Amino acid sequence: MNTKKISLKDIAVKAGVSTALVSYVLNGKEKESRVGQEIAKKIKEIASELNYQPNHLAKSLRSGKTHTIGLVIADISNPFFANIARVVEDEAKKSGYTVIIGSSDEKAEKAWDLLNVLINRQVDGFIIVSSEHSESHIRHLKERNIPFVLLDRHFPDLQTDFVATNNYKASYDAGVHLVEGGYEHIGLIAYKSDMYHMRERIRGYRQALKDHHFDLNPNWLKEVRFENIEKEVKIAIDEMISSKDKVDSIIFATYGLAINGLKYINELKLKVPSDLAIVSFGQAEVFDLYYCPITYLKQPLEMLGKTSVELLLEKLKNPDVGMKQILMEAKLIVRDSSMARSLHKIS
Amino acid sequence: MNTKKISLKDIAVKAGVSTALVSYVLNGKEKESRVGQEIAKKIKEIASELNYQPNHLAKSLRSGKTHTIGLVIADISNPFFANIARVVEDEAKKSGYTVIIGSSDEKAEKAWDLLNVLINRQVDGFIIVSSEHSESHIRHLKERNIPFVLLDRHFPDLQTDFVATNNYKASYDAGVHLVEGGYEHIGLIAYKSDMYHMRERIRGYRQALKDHHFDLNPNWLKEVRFENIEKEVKIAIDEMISSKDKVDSIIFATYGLAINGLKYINELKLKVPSDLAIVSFGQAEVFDLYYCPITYLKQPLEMLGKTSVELLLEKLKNPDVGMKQILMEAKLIVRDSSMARSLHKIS
DNA sequence: TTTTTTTGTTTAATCGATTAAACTTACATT
DNA sequence: AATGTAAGTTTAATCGATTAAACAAAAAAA
Repeated sequence: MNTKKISLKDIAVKAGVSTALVSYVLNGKEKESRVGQEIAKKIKEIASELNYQPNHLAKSLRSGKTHTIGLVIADISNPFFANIARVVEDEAKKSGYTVIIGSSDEKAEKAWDLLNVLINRQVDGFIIVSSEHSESHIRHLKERNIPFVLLDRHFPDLQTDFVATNNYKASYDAGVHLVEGGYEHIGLIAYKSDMYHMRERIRGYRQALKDHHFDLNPNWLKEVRFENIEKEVKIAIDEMISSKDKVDSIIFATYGLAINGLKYINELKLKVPSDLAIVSFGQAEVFDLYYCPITYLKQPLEMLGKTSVELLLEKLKNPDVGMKQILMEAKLIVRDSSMARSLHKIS
Repeated sequence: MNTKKISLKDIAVKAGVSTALVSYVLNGKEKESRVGQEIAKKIKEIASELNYQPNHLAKSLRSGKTHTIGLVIADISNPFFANIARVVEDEAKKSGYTVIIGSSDEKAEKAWDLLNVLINRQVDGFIIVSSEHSESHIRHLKERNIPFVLLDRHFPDLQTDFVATNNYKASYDAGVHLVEGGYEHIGLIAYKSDMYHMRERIRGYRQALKDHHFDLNPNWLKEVRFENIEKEVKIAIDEMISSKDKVDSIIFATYGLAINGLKYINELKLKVPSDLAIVSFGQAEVFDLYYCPITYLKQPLEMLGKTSVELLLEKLKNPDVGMKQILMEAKLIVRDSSMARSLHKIS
């Protein structure tokens, strides 16, 4: 079983020339390097006959470019990130880039470890969905001149390239939508986090209520910890529906919060939307299949992924290109879960 | 901004020794190579002072090992594969391996391209969820002595390592469960495919009916094409419920089929389980959140992923280790969607 | 004192590909 | 005939790390 890989040298020997010629020919530099016609032809023939495949490691070591990009996300088993990852993979492949994906579990330390592993593997650049408390790490990348683009989340105090959703606007839209549907006690369940994207979602919600002259009942805004999501979502909902000013609708600030929330709402046998209207961030099959299809904010996943790759590749090609900061709009997909109150069936 | 990477040579120069010594010390070979005590200490200090990070490319080129494994799956945005990918990533990381994931979209040609890209990038081995018509490619890998483990799907005619679910048994269990629940017209919607795992799911279903002396009504077994899943699932369901021997229950052979099927069942306003009982392969949040929680076959994702990594790494360490073929059992998680007929509420 | 052994360190080849520079011929120009 | 130019090819350094082999100096054995 001939298992040895074919190298440039093997071809060179077989053709009776030096490896230099082979390299020139196989890289299409026959013209500039004035390689003889017949010899070029011969080399090509031998190469395809032996099914030569260049060794990327050697190429990369020499060139300093691996044509690999690192994608750091929170968790590949979360559909939001899985979808993004797929888009990034496809888009990168179009330009001959390979993607290495790593999950950080929203932990700054894990993310940092990941970045370092990937840096040692000489990835050319990063697309990063950053975690809380990782601002200093991002700053560090910047100082080291390692090319990266932040995706979905960014740090307002840090001048970096990024591609993200306009979370303020999205959340504002959700709030206004519920107000216009006649809901008056609108709650928001978000993560307890200093991350800008989360603060923006909260800010949008607040502004929507303010603009419609609603009081900001502090009991309607719940922030739960990622690490203890299951329990704390339950507590949040319990508190929201048990006070005298109980909510008639809830906005979930992420897909994960919605899943947990809906499970509990099912347990409580609350009916959507008559007992509780729902709007959620994220998109997923669950929202279609729920007995009462869920109104959600559809983020422009394809565009987010695609654009982040484009930005990064542009930066890799020309490191001095200006900084780009791109905000995209989410789209509110209205379904029955936030049906206008006037349309509720009287039970 | 000093952006240059630190190399062995930089340390050597600073310490006033050759690169060989530095290499020995930093690889813990000071003893075997009898490096002087003080010089060893000095080298270590300088290395950590300069925050030296070895260049993996160079290491790999020299050693012929990249500590990278390629994971070829159908689609990372499918939760089944996303979950597997996560397990594989974590398990590989424990042993210092990095995973490169690629999606084949169930297309043999895409999978083949992927394999070749990854081979050129010198991955040490593969974990592969193979596609239809890719048997020849797998055979080719085998002939080239490229280490791999098949995951979730395998080819009975091909002697290879694999880790998979006992699909026959899983499907059989699902069938028996419905029979015992008093269902008499049990349908199966599967993919039209020659893949062994799919044939096994069909065989299990058939055997379950046979063993309980049911006729195999050909109208109850539908095979739909992956490329046209949405339409053909609808047609399949239409046909199954419109004949005079209409089905009272359906087994979906994959998660994707179930999603499409349930959407249509909702459209038709059929009630689960009174109009139609449901059992599905796969696991996902949807099944919990559906108004009538769905009975499903829970595949041992963690074990599948973990074991496939273990097998592969074992093979990488010792290429002459014997072939391993591992079948794991799926577990039927019973929920309301397949409630015994005797318990249905009379409407 | 001479020889052998031990200890400590350097040299140089290697992995596979790239590429500037050097080197041969052959051909053209004066 | 002498010189210049173009065409075609090879040499050798390089990327960064590893490691067998060579080497030198000091210590031990004869």
